[in-house]
Amino acid sequence: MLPLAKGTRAMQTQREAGLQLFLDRLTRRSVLSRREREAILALPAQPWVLSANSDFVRQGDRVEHTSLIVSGVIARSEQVSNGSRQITNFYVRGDMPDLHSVVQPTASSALEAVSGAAVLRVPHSALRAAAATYPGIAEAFWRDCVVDLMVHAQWVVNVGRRNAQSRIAHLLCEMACRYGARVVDGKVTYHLPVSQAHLAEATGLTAVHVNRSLSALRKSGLFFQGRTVRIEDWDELVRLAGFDPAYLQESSVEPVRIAALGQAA
Amino acid sequence: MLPLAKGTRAMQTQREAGLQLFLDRLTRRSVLSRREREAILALPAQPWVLSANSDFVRQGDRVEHTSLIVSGVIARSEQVSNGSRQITNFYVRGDMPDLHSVVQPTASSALEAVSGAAVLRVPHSALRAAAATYPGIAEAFWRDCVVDLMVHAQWVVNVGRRNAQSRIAHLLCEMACRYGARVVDGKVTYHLPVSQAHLAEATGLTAVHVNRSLSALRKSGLFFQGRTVRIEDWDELVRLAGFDPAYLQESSVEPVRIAALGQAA
DNA sequence: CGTCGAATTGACCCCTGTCAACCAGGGTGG
DNA sequence: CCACCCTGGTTGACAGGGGTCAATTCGACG
Repeated sequence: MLPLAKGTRAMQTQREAGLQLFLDRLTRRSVLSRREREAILALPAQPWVLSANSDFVRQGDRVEHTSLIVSGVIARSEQVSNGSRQITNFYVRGDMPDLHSVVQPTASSALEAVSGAAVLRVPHSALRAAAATYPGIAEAFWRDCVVDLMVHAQWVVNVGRRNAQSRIAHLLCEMACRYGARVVDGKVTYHLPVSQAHLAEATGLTAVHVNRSLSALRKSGLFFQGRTVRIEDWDELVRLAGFDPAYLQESSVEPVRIAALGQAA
Repeated sequence: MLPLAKGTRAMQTQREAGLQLFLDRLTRRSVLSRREREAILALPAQPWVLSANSDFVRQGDRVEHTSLIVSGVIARSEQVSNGSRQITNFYVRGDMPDLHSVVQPTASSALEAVSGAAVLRVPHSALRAAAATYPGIAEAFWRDCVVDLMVHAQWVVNVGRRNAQSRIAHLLCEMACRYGARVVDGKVTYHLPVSQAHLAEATGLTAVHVNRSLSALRKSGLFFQGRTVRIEDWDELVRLAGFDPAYLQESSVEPVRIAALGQAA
C-alpha cells in the first residue's frame, strides 16, 4: 500500500486512463454535459498501489478520499462476531467502491484488495466541489450509488435463496457483465483475480464447498482455473443461475436527467 | 389499493403528518435549510391505502411516483426462478422505499405491502423539481439512498453468515432501531405487523424453521407473538445477534453537507 | 529443492429444508 | 348459533445440502 513517485509521465497517463474509465462508467447511465465530463477528467487523483489481501479501509474509519479502481478487484467485506467474514460486493476497474463516502464518510464496511490492485485516490474535497458546482455530477454520483444498492439487493437474493451452484454461477455471470466481457459464439472468457476462498466469502459458503461446487459446475461447462473464468455455454449458465442482468441497469432506456443541461455554472 | 377521497380535512392532516415523518428521517442524517425543509413539507402527496399482501410495484415497472410510508410495513422483494422469494429489506413509517426511482425509474425489485399500509404517493416530477431547485435536498436524497445501501449490505451479511437464530435476532434488533423503539430497563417492545412467513422470506429461511427458531429464542427472552416483538434482555439479544447499529448511521457525528447553505435559489 | 498458499479430496454429521398433519382464531354464511 | 373455511402458527419425522476437520496434492516462487 504505497503511493507512486509523483510527477512521472507514467503517473500522468495512469491518472488520465483511470479517470476516463470512471467517466465511462458514469456516462453509461447518466447524461453529462461537456463541461461536466471535463470536470470529471480534471479531478485530482493520486496513484496508489495496494498489495493483495490488504484492508485499506476499516469498518468505522472516517475517510477523506475515495478510491477509483484502475486494475484489480476490491471487495467490500464485513466481519461477523463468530469470526467469519462476508463479502458484500466486488468492485472492478472503473468502479469507485466508496463513492458513497462523499456523503457519508464513516465507513460501515471494510474495503480490501483481494488481488493486487492499482487505484487512484481522489480527495472528497474535490468530489464535493465538483458535485456542488455541477448538479449533473451530483446526480450521476447519486445514480451510481443507486446502482450499487440494486447490486447489493441482488446479492441478498443470491445468498438467501439459491443453492451453492446457482450462487456461484450467478456471481460469475454478474462479474462477466460488469467486466463488459463479450459473448462470442455462446462462450465467454474473462480474468477474475479472486481465490476460491474469496468466492466462498462472497457467496456465503465455505471454501471447501465452493471447490466441490466448482467441480460440479465443470460438467455444465463453467471453468474457473488460474483466476480465469471460462464459460462454454453462456445461455445454459444464465439459466442455471437464474440470472437477469436488468438490475445492473446497463440497458440504456433513455436515461433520466434532473439537473438542467446547458447553463451549468 | 385505492386512493382516498380528495380534499377532506383528514386527508390534509395525514399528508402533513406523513411529510413531517419523511422530513424527520431526512434531517436525522442531513442538514437542511429552513427553505429546504419547507419545500419538503410542501411536496404534493396523494394518500393511498394498500391492502395486505399486495404488490404495488412490480419488477421492471417504470414508475412515476414514490411512496412515502405513513403506517404499515412494506417489503422490497425479488422472485427467484425456482419459485421462492427473497425479501431484501423492510420499510417502515417515514421511509420512502423507492426514493431511488427518482433517479433510476425502472424498478429492479418489487414492492409489496406485507401488512395493510397507508402511503403517500409523491410524483417524481415534484421530487425532481425540489432536488433541482435545492441542491441540499438532492444531497439529502442521495444520502438516504446510501443508508439504504448500507442496510442492504448488512442484510447480505445476515443471510450469508449467521445461523437461523442470529439472523432473526439481528433482523428484530434492526427493526427495533428503525422504529425508534426505546430500551427501558433493558426491555424493548414494539409492533411489527409481519407474519412468520415474511420473516422467513427476509432471513433466507423457511417458515417452519423460523417458527422453531422463534420458540428457541423464547428461552433467550425474545418473544414474537401477535405481531408484537417483546425483548426481555436487549443486551443479551444484541450479543446473540452480533448487532452493531453503526450501519444505520443514526449516531450524528457532525453531519456532512456539500451544498452551500444560505443562498439557495 | 524447500516452502507457502491455494486447491482438492474424504469422512462425518449437523443445521435447515421438506412434507405432512394438526390446531387456533376469525370471518362468513346459513 | 353453528358449520365452514382460510390464513397463520405449531409440531413430528425424515432427508439432504452444506459445514467441519484433516490430510494430501498442486503450483508458484525463491
